[in-house]
Amino acid sequence: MDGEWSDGAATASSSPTVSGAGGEGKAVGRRGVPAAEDSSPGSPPVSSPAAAASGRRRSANKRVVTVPLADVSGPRPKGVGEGNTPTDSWAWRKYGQKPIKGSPFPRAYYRCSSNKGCPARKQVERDRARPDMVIVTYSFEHNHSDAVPTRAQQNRQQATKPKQQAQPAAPPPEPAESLSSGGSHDVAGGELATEGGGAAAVAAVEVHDDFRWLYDGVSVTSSTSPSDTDAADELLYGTMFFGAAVGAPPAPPLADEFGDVGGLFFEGEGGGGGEEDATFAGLGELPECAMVFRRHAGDGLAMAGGVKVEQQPAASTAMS
DNA sequence: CGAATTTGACCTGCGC
DNA sequence: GCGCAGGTCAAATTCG
Repeated sequence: MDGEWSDGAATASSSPTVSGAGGEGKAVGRRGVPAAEDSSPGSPPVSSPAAAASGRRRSANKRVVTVPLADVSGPRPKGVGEGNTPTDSWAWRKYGQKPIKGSPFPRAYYRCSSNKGCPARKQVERDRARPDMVIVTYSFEHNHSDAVPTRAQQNRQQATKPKQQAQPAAPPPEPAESLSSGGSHDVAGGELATEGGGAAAVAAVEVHDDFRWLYDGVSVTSSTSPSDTDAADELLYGTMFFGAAVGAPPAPPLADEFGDVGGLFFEGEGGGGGEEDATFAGLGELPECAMVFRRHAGDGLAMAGGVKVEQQPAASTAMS
């Protein structure tokens, strides 16, 4: 499966790309029913390897999101959600990591831990072509409408990024609540507007952790000082708002806004602080946007925040 | 104490 | 039919 990623990567080079389904070169196996497949992450049954195996393999609905990782870099305190990769408001639990052929970077597999039985899965891989880009593949949708971070998660997040919360610009200390109250993001509800600046911000911040392993794989320049992270956070928040504020402000065409920003970012990828903003925005938003778009657009193609959302009719059709 | 993360092994699926 | 690669599960360990 080099081609598939390559393809995505190539596209991503210029801008974050979100492709729906089709991420896998091999393609969808027989499994098209996520719900059934997942015997639920937390569920006990399914112990038999065979059974489990029978249920695994490529999923039908896949959304590939390519985001710049450049800004994500930063000092990550130990214990931080190394595996926790909630690029979105959901809680993700890492259940595996594997080296990919042809790619110097490993791929991490995450499952939604916000809700037991949630089939939502996510794969995070660093773009071999562009180390500064991260490819996030989302599979299946969440069963729950809202993100329900576990206590541990909240704790982790707080502990991990205490500064971010302390930041004046930092948004709400309680992302989860914000989400709920804002009702924003509820991708499941179909309203993703993402308003939740807080949620978005959180997501962005989390992204850092998420990519921690990615950085690790490569020689990460942990030279980034804490302050850097803070700055990044601020940027993130700003961007997040900007991108996520779809419902709050005048709400301009999301695509437009993002497109503009995205272009800036990517164009100035080697530049200075500006790019950071963009990058962060993309990181935090992409994933969510992808999901949202997918829902909103249904099966069409959408572009958000400089992120291209490409949906391939593949799986859904095939499976049925 | 509980939850999450990490690593290894196994199985399935696809391609040749 | 065989081999390769990817994907998932399970157990152990560590951190909050």
